[in-house]
Amino acid sequence: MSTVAEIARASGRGQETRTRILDVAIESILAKGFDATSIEEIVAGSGITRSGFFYHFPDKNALARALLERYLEEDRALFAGIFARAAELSDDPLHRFLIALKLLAEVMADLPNGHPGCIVATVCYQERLFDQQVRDLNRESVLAWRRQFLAELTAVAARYPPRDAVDLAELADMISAVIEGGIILAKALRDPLVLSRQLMMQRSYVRLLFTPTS
Amino acid sequence: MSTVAEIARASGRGQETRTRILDVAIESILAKGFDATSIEEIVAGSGITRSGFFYHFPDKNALARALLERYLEEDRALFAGIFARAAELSDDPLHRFLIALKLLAEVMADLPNGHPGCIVATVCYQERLFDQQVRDLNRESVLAWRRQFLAELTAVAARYPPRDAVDLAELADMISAVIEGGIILAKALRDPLVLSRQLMMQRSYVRLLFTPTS
DNA sequence: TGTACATCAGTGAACGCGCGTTCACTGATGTAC
DNA sequence: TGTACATCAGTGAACGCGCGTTCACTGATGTAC
Repeated sequence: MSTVAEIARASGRGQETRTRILDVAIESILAKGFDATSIEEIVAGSGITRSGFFYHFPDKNALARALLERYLEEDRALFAGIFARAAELSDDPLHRFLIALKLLAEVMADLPNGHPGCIVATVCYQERLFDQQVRDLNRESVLAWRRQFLAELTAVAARYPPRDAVDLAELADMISAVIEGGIILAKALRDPLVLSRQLMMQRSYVRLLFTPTS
Repeated sequence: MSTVAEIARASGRGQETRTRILDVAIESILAKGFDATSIEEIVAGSGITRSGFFYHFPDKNALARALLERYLEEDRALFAGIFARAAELSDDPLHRFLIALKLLAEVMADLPNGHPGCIVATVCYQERLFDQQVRDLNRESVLAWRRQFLAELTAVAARYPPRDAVDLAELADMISAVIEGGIILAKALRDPLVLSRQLMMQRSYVRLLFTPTS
């Protein structure tokens, strides 16, 4: 797959412009929606012309696809980093999970203007604007979160029998749900800290669920 | 406030048309976003002309305001109905709350095509499109949910001391967060039942949190 | 080392289309005397 | 009961504007011989 041309491309001036386009686009799309974000304003913010945009993307839907792909990878890296750090701090799977949730809450609390929003939610609430490929990528994002959380939770449940008969995949999804919901509440209430507080509530549930009755 | 003219208006042909406009608009806005939903398609679906729309609403933002106001009221009525029904079924505040969450999960599971989406989330993810009045209404919606859940949870906590030091307002918000997040996951995964399952997870947390260790 | 050619990363002008909004108007219904 | 007038619930045509996309083009950089 990585031909000489592609490697040259991936490190050249073109790639920088492409990244700038994605950065400008995502900020506007999360605040106004996909349709209301015009190519004109994206290129104005990126320092190129309208036709420069079409050199990088065949059409507007391709931009959405690129945005999702980048987000999917960044997100995976964020969670992987947090679980790796948590693994350094404890050998116990439950403690590790609780540490990870705390770290995640701290990351979310440290975002200067609050969480800017999640592309997955944006795609869900404008799904008719996107082609099947984008919708499939969106689904894949949520399944990736599930896999990541489920792997950790399986280790927890293996050592600590849960005090309630819950499906671990649904519990894994609940982390995603609380994050998505927390972002919305934080935005609506204009209180960025709501998100990290909700993550700490989720942490309380995981702790109660797996901590043995002494 | 209710003059003769207003009463006549509220029951006449105009009110019917207005309701039809709101019905058509919300469906499209939840699936495509506010900007991508054109007045042309709204009036086509409502059986009137473009200028007929402007007889009912001074501009497009007024439509958003009307949509939010209606949603706010419908939502309040739904929750009030569920808590009233739960109160018929049990005298105990904890059991009542658990019954209410179960009833809510059932309502969500019975929606034929899954939950169509929440306007509050739509406004959050397109906030730059709306005026201050709409954004304030959006905030008010979330605060209304908080008040409703908090009133019930306060009664629960008064009888059953929580097993973890949680802020009851944050726990009330968690119900909203899980609903909002559950809607997003259900949409992304194209599995309508995800929402009701997430509500049952939330129910499990409330139960664990308040049930005394026997 | 010099020259020819190819590729990269764009530019600038033009396109047709659909958008939100305005405005002068109209038929049906309701109200006053 | 009849007539005049007001209000309700719209219609139809027109407006200027910004949108996504296309296309022929161009200067700078890279590669082959």
